[in-house]
Amino acid sequence: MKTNGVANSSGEAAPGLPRYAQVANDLMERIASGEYPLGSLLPKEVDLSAEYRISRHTMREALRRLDEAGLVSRRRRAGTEVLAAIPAASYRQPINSIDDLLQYGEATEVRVRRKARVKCSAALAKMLGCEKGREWLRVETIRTRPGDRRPICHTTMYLNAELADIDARVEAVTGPISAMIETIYGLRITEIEQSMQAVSLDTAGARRLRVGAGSPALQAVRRYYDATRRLVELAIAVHPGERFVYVTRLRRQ
Amino acid sequence: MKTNGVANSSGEAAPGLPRYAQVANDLMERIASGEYPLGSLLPKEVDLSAEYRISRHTMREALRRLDEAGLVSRRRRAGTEVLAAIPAASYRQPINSIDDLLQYGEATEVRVRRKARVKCSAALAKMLGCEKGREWLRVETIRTRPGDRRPICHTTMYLNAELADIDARVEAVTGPISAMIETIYGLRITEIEQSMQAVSLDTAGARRLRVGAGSPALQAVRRYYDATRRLVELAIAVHPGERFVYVTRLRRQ
DNA sequence: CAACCCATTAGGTCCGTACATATTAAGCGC
DNA sequence: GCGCTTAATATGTACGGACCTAATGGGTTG
Repeated sequence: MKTNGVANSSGEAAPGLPRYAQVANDLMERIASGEYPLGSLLPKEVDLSAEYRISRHTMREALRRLDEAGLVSRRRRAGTEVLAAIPAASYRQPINSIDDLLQYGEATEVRVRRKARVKCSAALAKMLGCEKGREWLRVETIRTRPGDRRPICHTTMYLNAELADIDARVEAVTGPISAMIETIYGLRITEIEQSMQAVSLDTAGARRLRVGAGSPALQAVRRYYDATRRLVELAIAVHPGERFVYVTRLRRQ
Repeated sequence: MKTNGVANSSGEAAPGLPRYAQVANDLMERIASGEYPLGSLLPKEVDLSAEYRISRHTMREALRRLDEAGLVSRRRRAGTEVLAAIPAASYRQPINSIDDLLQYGEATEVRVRRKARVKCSAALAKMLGCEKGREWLRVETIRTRPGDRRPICHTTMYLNAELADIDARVEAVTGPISAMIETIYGLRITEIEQSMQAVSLDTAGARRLRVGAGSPALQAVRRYYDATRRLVELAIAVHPGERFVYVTRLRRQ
């Protein structure tokens, strides 16, 4: 019950660590051990700080750690609830912008190749999750690296045709279309789903990317959703296998 | 210079917000406006808290917010450096385990196909980042879905041959090899780098995956590093294009 | 001029207190 | 018992002070 002088319950403390970190670690062990089961409430801050003989301030710093680790959730008056027993060894891929997702180095050039309003066929309607016959704006772009005429990407995008002036705006865009839509139309994209697959290029696709027919390509289908899970944009990007590598770097938290 | 009574520099404050949040927002605006350019240092905590007429404690809470938003970095004695001008609208892909990275549904079966100790050729040494002639354990596995004999993945792994008993252990493994290495040998993998590319299968590769020669495939090269950036494991996974889709789901934070 | 030492500095860690506020639980009238 | 009001309560916000420690930058020495 932690009535001993300065040391915490786990015998001797890690000497170098700050007090709040020691307490946080000790609490994590106690949670992992089952002393505070999932869904139960931790003692209140005042009691815990008394138990560990530290100020409430320091205890809050320790609890903040548990909170950040996702082990507990804290609500005013309600108390500190145990959410998980072990700090899920989670890796994290920091994606700070749409650019990190698309991964076209710094300087690439985009050119709009084709642009047309299309009415959904049955197949397209299924892909876009809308009813058949609904109108969308289809835009095709080619992306190249400066000084190299061979494209690194051919993208087919489907945009909501009801957005005012959208036809003209896509021409003027330099950065990602999704970012433009957010700022111009005041939408907020909250979720992106990307599925990647290796495909074999047909004759037309191969010619667009300037590679031999049947060449392997990386096809990325990206769906952009707003807060209400409405599809804002669909993009199908096709990258020649030999000129594009998709790199993910994960760091353990 | 913020000599006015209680309000902050942006005229009137957001009334409902706590003081530290108001100050954090104000600082964000000042950074965005260019008052504190990228790479410059913010005034020290004591000065800032005097400027805003708040305690250092409250100012630290505000600065903590900027830190969490990735706008500044704080180092002892060095000061608070401006890292970014705008709070990058960051998306996040929660990857909670190696399984999330590999993405083989729940139930897949692994079979070790070949296993051999190999000495690095020049090409392999470069790939593994070691000197030529160094010994590694090469393991090849085939992964299938139950009830379907056609493989969804062929993996070639290179493991440190000096790990005791490693040859026998890889046979017994059911889950990811990297997780086994962590628990058995007490290593801690802190970083994983994955690069994906579309390739065309050669005759041997096609036969292994039971598809036609020249078929497109998704090749994922994964490098597992420990805290000292030492390569622990290298895995080359090849997925048939038609039987494997790699899905990434990003949620705005 | 490099290597080393050392005082300074600015963030990091703690302490103690007080009041605010969201939420729950108790109390009350109908 | 139901709905409302009200009091109790645990976390949130904010103040103030004190000391610690890692970096830094400058000065000294070889």
